[in-house]
Amino acid sequence: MDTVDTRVADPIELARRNWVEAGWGDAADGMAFVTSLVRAQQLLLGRIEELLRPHGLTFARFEVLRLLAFSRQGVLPVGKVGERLQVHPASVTNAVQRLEDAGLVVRSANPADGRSVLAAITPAGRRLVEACTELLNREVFGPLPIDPADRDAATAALRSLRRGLGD
Amino acid sequence: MDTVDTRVADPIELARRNWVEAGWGDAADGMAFVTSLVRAQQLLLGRIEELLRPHGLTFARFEVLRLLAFSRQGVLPVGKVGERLQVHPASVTNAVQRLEDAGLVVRSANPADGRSVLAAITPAGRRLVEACTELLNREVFGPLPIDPADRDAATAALRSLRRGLGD
DNA sequence: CGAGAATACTTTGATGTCAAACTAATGTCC
DNA sequence: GGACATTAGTTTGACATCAAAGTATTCTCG
Repeated sequence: MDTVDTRVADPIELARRNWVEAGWGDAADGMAFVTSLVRAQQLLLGRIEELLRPHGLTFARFEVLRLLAFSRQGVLPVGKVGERLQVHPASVTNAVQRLEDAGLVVRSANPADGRSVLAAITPAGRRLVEACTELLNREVFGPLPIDPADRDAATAALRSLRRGLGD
Repeated sequence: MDTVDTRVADPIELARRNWVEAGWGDAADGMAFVTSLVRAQQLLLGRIEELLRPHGLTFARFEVLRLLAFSRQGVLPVGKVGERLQVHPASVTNAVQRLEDAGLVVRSANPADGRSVLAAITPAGRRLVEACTELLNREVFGPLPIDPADRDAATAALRSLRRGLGD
């Protein structure tokens, strides 16, 4: 029997079918792609947050710490942080504030520009971010359940997509 | 000249280099992939929300309306909604509450199960979701700036990734 | 040099998400 | 049949994000 197996179960495939049946065939694959992206991101971020939570970090704060740890002096204007991580200034303020409360970062006025605020990672911040980076590498980034060739092809495709979206 | 062009500018490529230089080469491509995913999702969702905002919808609420409109009677238990959209029950409660406040949905007790709550799309809800779907198809899902073959390959890769992550 | 524009953040308010606790109704099992 | 587990939602609290408004500082020009 070559019947079409109807045990779809995948909500995204179901949605795609609905799109086609509604006469939106020309947008169905785009919708399926976007939905897949959203869902995969959700799963990965969920896993990451779950791993970081016991360490008192969120992914947003981890990224800030990670960026500071990579920077030459462990210090950056918070504006630069937002720029590099591509997040809203208000989000940076929020993250840095909480990191400072946790003693992982220290803020200070930028002597070179009175409008600017510098964020500096503390020794405790460095220790924590190193441990968390290794944790994420070991548990998430390294063993991603995807074929490496597919992964890299997707990364490339996403890069051009990002460009096309004005990134 | 076959010099390696250093005008990277892409924050993700910068991060990948940092990863490799730190000795995490085995996780660098996974990190780059995850980061690309997160960023692309962010850009797409941002564009979608921007388009829906004038209509008083968010993507979360749009998805609920869309699902109800596709359902046989335009009615579903809110639990089913969360299951199909794969969102937390609390998020469904929140979305349905706001949709109801906007007159796009009506809630009622499920006669078949006293614990369950039914959400039904209203005529106004149908009109709005049709208009918004066509808007998103025309502005986002249809003209996605990505090669169709790459897009579909990525969708397939993401699907297996989702499975591998327990979706 | 002084007014107005631009820049760098912070604050506030609205939204969304998830975890955990709580309520109510249904099921299961001696 | 009644105690206990399970299921369906809601509520509450902690966080994150973005838009918009507010504050302070620096830049630009006539």
